[in-house]
Amino acid sequence: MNTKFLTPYNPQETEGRIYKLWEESGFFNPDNLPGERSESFSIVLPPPNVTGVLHLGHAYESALQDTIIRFQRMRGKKTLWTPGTDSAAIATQSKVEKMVQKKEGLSRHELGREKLIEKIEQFAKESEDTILNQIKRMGASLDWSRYAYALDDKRKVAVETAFQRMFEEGLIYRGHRIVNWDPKGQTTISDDEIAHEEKLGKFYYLKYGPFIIGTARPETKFGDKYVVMHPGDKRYSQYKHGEKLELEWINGSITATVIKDEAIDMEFGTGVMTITPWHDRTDFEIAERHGLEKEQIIDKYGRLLPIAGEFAEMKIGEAREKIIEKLEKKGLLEKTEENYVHNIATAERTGGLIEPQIMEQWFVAVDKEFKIKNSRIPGIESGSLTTLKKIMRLSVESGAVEMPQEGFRKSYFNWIDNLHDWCISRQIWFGHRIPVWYKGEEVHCDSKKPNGEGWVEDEDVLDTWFSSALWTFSTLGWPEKTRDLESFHPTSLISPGYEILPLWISRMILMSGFHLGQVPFKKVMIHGMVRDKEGRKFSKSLDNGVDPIEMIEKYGTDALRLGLLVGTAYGNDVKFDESKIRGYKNFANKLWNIARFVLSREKEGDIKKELQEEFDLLAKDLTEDMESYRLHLAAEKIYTYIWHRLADEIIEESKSETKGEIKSEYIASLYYLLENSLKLLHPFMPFITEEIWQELKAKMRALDSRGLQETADSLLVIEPWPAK
RNA sequence: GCGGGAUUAGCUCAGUUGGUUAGAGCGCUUAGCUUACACCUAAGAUGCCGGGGGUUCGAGUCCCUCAUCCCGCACCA
Repeated sequence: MNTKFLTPYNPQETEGRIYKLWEESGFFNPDNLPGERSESFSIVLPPPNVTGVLHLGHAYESALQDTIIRFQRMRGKKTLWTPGTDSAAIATQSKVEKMVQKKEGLSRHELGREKLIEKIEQFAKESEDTILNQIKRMGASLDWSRYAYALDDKRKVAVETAFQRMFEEGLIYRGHRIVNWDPKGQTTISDDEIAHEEKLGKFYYLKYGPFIIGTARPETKFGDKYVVMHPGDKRYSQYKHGEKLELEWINGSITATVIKDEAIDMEFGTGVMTITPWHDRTDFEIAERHGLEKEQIIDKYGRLLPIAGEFAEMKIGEAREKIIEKLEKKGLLEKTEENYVHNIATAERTGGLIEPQIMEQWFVAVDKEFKIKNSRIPGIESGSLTTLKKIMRLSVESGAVEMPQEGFRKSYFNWIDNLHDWCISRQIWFGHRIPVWYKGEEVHCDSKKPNGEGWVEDEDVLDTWFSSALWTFSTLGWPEKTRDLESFHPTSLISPGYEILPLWISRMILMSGFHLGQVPFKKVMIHGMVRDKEGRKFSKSLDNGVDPIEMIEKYGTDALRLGLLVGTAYGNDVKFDESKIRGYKNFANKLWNIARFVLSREKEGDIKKELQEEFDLLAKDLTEDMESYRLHLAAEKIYTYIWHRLADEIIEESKSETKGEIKSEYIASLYYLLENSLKLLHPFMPFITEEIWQELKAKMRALDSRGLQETADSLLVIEPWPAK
């Protein structure tokens, strides 16, 4: 027996070597898998941000998916797990911009587009290596030969093709719409990139002619020449829609027009409001309904425009108090409510205060009808009229995309129903450039500059989720008709965290539905988030971060994986507990010692039937759990079996009265149970099981040379699963 | 406001379709270096399964209700 069994299991010595063995085998690539594999099973890894560092969330996610993919590989499926990274445009650019500002004291405009992009790419490249190596250390059996990066050449072709086809279909349009403008990042962001924070502020009641209006934002009120109330509000029935009133306002006398609209909540405040269509979505919609004028009050940097008169050029924060002072002097301030709780919208990435603005942007029309060419989505026939929203709804409703977690399915529909057109242009530089060219009034959509003089390229880049939405098929070679696409799309499973259900999952369904007439995945299994022991998110400000690599070095990858998986039902949050990881490290050592005990004897005799039957029952039960994604139960069952049945009972019974001997009738059984337990445990603890397996095989070979036992050397990775 | 989830042992959590004495890890108590393993072994303590009501032969599991907590989404001027 190998002398390494004389010391406790050493993951540090083992894991790198075993991972290399796997990589060299090529078995992570489905093309190299042995045997007849008619059925495919594929997953795409939710691509982590290139600039990120592995955190426990990634560790948990990769442990889950790796366990599933290893199980399916052993079950004889043609398994593909595709790795990739995302550029996360806004997050990455703002990070590098900060670094440049700090180091060189230059803003992005001073540095220039090309140089900034160069720096970002350099930075991205460096962090890419870090995160990929960290993912490998988790034991992830990803097919690295199919690695994709959101901004690489193949993905660029996919993005441009997708844009062009949707443009030609009229589903991508350019228009003036109210968008979420981030004055700090100098870009628009999507609704999903906004974080709402509760803040205490003041709420003012102002005299607006005969009315009292409430506002938390007096600085937007300069342009307010419409006063709106509910048509059914009896208090104001004397005022008619369209009626004009002369009244005194901030900078003198104005003419106000009465508008009646049902969007007004009669219960709120006085039931009367003035509107600022340029800087508020609800107001914008009211203005659109009645064909009202819209005026810009605040510029792109959060400063007041000349319309504000004496307040022009001021930042909104400082203007607010001054405007109130003036109103008070003029006797227009009715009262001030202190401690008013209002929700402030901030940009998740930059922390900037969102200022809605009307801007010309590119949008994906989600409610516009178009004729779908080929559809394999149940309920949508090829050649019929449909909308992107219908694709999103029917894909899930029909069960073509299974979302077995009831709660998440409901919130998916809830989200779809409230969906607006998706703004896809971003005023930053890092990302896929919008493939559109302008010449005067002419607009041309193509990746290449059109012939002729005077064409100017669109300055903006696409929302990072536009390229992410193509991920399931852009990683398989689309728009080319590849064999991969044929074999592995729709993918079998997607397993992201719940925070990107709307951002990513629904948009993949949209894109795949439009471009392929197909769903992007057959099943969605949302997993929970890893939190600290108190249930809080990991964050820099709380300084409660746990570095998975540190855990790996302390306890080994196998222990970390099991510690994250056991006791966590799919979809529930994981509260991270280091003592649990330590417990599974002890388990790894236990298994190590079982192997040591068994391997110290030569295999002989027959397998005990009742032990075999008992094990087969366990294997069957565990397989059902695996197939139903009850990984936490499967993991716990094999754990309990190995420790409390195999070690505590069967091995104890097998000990002979003679010191250091095993009853001969047990030996074959112990070999059988060890071998097959290793198989059942392998998806969860790949390293130690493979390591012991290799020893087992080496011993067999030794026997083989004496002509006593036939066997083949192989990797546990591709061993057949011990149950039907 | 709309929607989702949680409440089980001191702590962190399991408990799939309702079915015999409710489980795991860590922690705790006691005894043991027993020749695979002290990263261990053996024995043990600890639970009106949030409160109340209901369905059922039978409920931690299904229904209603109350309470507390958490999380999404939307938003009020």
